[in-house]
Amino acid sequence: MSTQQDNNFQAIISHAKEYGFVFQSSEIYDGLSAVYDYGPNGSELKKNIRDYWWKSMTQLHENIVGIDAAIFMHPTTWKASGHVDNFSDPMIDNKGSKKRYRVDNLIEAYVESLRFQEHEIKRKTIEEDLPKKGLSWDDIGKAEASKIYQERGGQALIDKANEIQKRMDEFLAIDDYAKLKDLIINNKIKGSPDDNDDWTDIRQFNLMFKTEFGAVAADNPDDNIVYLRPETAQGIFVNFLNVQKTARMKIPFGIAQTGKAFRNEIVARQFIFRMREFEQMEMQFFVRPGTEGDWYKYWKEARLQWHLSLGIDAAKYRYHDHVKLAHYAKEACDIEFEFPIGFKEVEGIHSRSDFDLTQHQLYSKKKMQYFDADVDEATGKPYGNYIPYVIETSIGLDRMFLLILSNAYHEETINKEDGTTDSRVVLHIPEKIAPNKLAILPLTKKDGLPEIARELMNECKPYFKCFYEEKDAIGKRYRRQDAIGTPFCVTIDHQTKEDNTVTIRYRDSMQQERILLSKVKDLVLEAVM
RNA sequence: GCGGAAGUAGCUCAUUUGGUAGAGCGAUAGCCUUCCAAGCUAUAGGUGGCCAGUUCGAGCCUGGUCUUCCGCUCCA
Repeated sequence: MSTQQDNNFQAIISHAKEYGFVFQSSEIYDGLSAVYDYGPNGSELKKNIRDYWWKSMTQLHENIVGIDAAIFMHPTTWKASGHVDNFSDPMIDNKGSKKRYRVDNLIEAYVESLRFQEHEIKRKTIEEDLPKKGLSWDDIGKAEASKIYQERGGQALIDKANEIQKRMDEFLAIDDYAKLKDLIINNKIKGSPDDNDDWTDIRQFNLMFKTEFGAVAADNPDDNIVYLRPETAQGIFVNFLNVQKTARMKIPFGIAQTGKAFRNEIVARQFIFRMREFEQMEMQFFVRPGTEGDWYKYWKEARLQWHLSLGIDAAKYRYHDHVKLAHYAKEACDIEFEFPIGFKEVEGIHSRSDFDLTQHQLYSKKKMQYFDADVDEATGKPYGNYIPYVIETSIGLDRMFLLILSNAYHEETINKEDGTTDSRVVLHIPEKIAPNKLAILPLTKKDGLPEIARELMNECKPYFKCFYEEKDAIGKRYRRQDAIGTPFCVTIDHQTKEDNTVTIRYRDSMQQERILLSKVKDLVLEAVM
């Protein structure tokens, strides 16, 4: 990353805070790491991005419907999806060597070493000590061997090994990390010669946040645990048949959803790019097996077109096809954008096969299949029952927000008429999603100008978000609107009273022209729809 | 998680070896009535990230802690 890019990213973060787009969560308490709040302008922009996506999915595609699933889901959901098993290993760090170990691996390695020592004693006793005394295993040597073995501590070693193994299994089963740590310290267990006796506490690096569900404690504490969903997709999969039946959907069809997801990242940085609480915009598209390749191509192209429909430079986008695929995926790619911190993933398109629905069928013991009445030309019969294949498009709303902000942010130098230069900071946010569409500015506070401005305000505000301001010099007000990305400013001046015209000033070009007061609403409406 | 750097008003920064914090911009109110920010007046805003320690006395020294940034690690 170059210094230039560094500075630019810093400038964007500062700008986002200064103009009420993004604040750090709980800032007055020193903040909460990798959690952010959206301010007045930020929440508008975020909502507009979400709406634009939602409309493109559920309004412009007749075969896509939306749902809004709960964040809490039955714990078995995450066993079926594989999220429980994959990321639940307790870890510990040695402060001396700076090495990190899985606790079970560390202790097991020690137990193994004890057993190896015991084995060596046994071997030496039989192969070396007995022959020295002229004895062999098959005669009276047995008793003598047993004696030597005991003296050398063989039995003690094997007892110790078994004891540690037993206690580790016991503590792991109940997640008693304090006792596991004691086990490591008391036995002076080391993973490498560089380790010392100074260990961190044991932590479970599970990406899922846990919480307790219900007021009554179950016999097994695990029964009360629920997770904050680490992805929204499973809410769609478990509702697959509900949606298909009630909305009478026929394959191919999609289910769209936006919502919060939570991941307890070990390291979460880079502003809102990687957060512990974030929002996804997802669509799962259900298709007949065998057609997934074509649909994957379709959505890969369609999703890039959505990005480009916002008028963002195509050169800043690229695909990144996955070479190493997840176990369930047939094909996968990312749509990457050139952020100030380099090309990064903003959206993923995955061909997920029937993995998820099959898993849920397995765990829930409920059929997850669809009856396809369309006739297969090859056989002359309906396709019949099958578990559909799934193409997923998944975009991070917060990343899209950052994308818009990074793409929009410009520090511009302006050549003034008198030959001097000036500068401005402007957000070239696409009109469709700008927080405010129109700023209405009476040139002065007097002479009846505010009254005319208020009338225009009342006319426009049912249709799109407007901003009204009469304080400060007009140039200063223009700059403030530039800084929050308002595409249009209208100024009411004394001439307005004479001929009902106003000055409209365009954010991107800084050009201004006079138009009829009565045309303002339609002009803005046309641009932002 | 590890290593490095940083944290003083909303923002950018001062306060030269320890002696109870200051400016510019911004904000608010008023004046001016102005078509591309930085005219005039006034006001508000800081237990110096937080907690301890050393000291007669700490923004400054020491330790811890929180947060941010950079590099690594981890994760997808």
